[in-house]
Amino acid sequence: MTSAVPKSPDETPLKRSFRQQMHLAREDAIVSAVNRLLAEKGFDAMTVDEVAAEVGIAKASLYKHFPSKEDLAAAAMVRVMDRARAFLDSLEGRANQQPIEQLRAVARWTMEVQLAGEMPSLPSENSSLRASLTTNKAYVDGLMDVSERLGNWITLAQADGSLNNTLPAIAVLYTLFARACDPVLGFLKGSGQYGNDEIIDMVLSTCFDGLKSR
Amino acid sequence: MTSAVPKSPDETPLKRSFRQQMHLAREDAIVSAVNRLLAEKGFDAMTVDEVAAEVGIAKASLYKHFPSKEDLAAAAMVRVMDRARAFLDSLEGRANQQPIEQLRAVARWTMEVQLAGEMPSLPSENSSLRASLTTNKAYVDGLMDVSERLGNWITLAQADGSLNNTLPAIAVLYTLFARACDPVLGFLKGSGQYGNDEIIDMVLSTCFDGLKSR
DNA sequence: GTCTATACACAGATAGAC
DNA sequence: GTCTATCTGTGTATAGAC
Repeated sequence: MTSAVPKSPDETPLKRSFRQQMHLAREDAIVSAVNRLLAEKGFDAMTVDEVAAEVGIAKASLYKHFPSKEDLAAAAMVRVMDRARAFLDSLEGRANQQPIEQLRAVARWTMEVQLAGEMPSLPSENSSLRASLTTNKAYVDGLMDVSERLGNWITLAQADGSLNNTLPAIAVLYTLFARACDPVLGFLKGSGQYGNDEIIDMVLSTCFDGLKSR
Repeated sequence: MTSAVPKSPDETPLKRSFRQQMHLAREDAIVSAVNRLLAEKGFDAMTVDEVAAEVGIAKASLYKHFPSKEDLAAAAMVRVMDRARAFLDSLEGRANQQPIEQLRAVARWTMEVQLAGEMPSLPSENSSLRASLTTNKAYVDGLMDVSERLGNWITLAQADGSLNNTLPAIAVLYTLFARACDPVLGFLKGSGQYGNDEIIDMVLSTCFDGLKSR
């Protein structure tokens, strides 16, 4: 997590940069493993030993990079949040899209991530991890950014009449967030009757069109 | 969990029945505590020590009633399943109800239970508890019964045109089940802006009517 | 069946050599 | 920074007296 200035003559800037890259690459591998395990079994069931084994380093080495298990999980959450923001960037790059379609695209993306086994799942409620996350500036800032950008689209979609405007914007926002951990995806996948695209289309339909006939 | 036939003359049937009632009452208190803790913090975070403390007995005594932590959780799951079946009984007692309204009533009930802090939450996926539950006949039978009865209403509602009939029945079923652990309820509750009835109405609306305008 | 005390296992975190 | 080895706490489960 920290780097010192080169002290000896033979430590050229190039060499130092190389070491930094190795360091970042390793941390990236760690976060990837954490992300995968967090998606697979959740925070409580994930053990630091597993993470170390999957990365292929000793547990003590992990603790040189991240001071606690909570920080490991937080790093994974920050990274998925960054991925979400990058996706929002790409969406905003497309011209002439209806706000409701942007929201639909975001919901689809979160489900694709979950079905790919890359959506880290948090403990439902009060937990040591929750407390740790709320004091993590990178995470909170990312969450705020995503919420604001989605909030804008929600407001626009309610103004143009495509989105139910009797619903508070915050309820819509939370409903979209909840798709990221919707157990229906896993249930349908477990039934073995449908492919990923079919599953996502069904859940998107129930989410935006509702269970009742149109 | 087991009872022997009275062996001595002074153990009258009345006395034995009294002891049995005490036994059942204690087990009921245990299951209640497990149910509450399971709803509050989930299976992994719940400890057997907490359960014993809440019931007011020693941990070893707990293990005389239930052989493992998994069995404790299973008992709570069976009981909530029985409550659900009793609710379905009461619904079927009402005459002239539209199938879609019956389904809506079931969804409302599950949300009320969750907001009351009485809905035990299972570990998301592969877990020791899942394996234990699938071998628990009382639980599996209850789940089957509930699924079949809901399936009937779903079929009826799709036939009378009130429920979207382009959706597989199993997708509707899973969507309704998922409302029992929908995190949106907790999110909205945490915002402090809405009462329980408002929250349930909002989530019911998004579930049946969808996010899009009607 | 209830208790106290304890065995056993495992997970998070650290010490200290290299 | 990486390793091996270890400390420490905690949680499930059990032994054995009453």
